Amino acid sequence: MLSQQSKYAVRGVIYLAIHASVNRKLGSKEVGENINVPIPFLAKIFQNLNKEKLITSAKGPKGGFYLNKDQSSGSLLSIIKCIDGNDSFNSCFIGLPQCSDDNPCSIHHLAAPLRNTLINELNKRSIREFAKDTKKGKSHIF
Amino acid sequence: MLSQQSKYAVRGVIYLAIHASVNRKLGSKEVGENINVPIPFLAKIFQNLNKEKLITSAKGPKGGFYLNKDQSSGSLLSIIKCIDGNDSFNSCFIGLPQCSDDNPCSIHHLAAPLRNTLINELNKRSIREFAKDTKKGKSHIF
DNA sequence: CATATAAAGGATAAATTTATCTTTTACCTT
DNA sequence: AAGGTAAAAGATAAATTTATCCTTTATATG
Repeated sequence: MLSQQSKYAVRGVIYLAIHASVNRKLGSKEVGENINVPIPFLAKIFQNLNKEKLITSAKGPKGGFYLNKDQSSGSLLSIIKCIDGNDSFNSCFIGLPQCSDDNPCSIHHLAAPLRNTLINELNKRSIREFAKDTKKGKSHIF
Repeated sequence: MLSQQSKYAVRGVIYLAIHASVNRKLGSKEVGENINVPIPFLAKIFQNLNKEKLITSAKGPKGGFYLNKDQSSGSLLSIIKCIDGNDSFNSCFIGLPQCSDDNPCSIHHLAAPLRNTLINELNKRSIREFAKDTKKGKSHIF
């Protein structure tokens, strides 16, 4: 469903939401080590997320990555879409090029509603919300 | 979510359920051409499904593949599991090695129920049922 | 201003998945 | 039994995804 990259992205972003801020920017190294993600790979991912302004980066000493207020109000769906593309998530469960409510594949009516629920939830809940639960120890990202 | 292979497998098996029988075995060639799947790749997939007795094969003239009664009463989940492995479907949404109801990842409570619903449906409904809908023109596999 | 730090950018390598090809084996038909 | 048909098996190739490395650019700080 999600590529390895967007899995790493989701975890990395939640980590940033919890631990980073303007005054405490984090390097790919620190994040990667803490969530157990290959550091240069995570660096690339963060680079792409920054390009789309989904996270903030700063070069130089005391530089690193963090989420500003707007960004932590954003959705995990936008993170996933940024990495995997817009319709990776919408694409047919069994890979048909043409599959919709009107012209469904054999399992569309089964899979589509569930997928839509997931998309909606990942869209309407903020990164901050997910981070809060994780911070409270209700869930984890490593 | 599903690998390309199991997507092809699902479509191929439904095609067999609709069009093949003991008296009308179908070759990979005919199936592949009709559902638009690379023929030698589909042949490999069928070979594996046959090894696990999820479909039936016969060599020689008038040979080919089909589903016997038992097999068409089986589930799409067993097809998917045969190809992708047992827990490809159960694995954590964001790739954590340890993730369960007791020790959830940040989005487990969101994703797991939906995934479980899907698994249950793919498990309890027979291949024949899916095939029937497709045969009636209610859905398609190409 | 010099220096050290950390991200950006671009090239490359490794691993996995997808796809193909060739030879062997089985077996129906005549 | 001989010939042709179709799957099984195994090797190989192509494509994609995952991961790493090296050089350049920006910038805080002394």
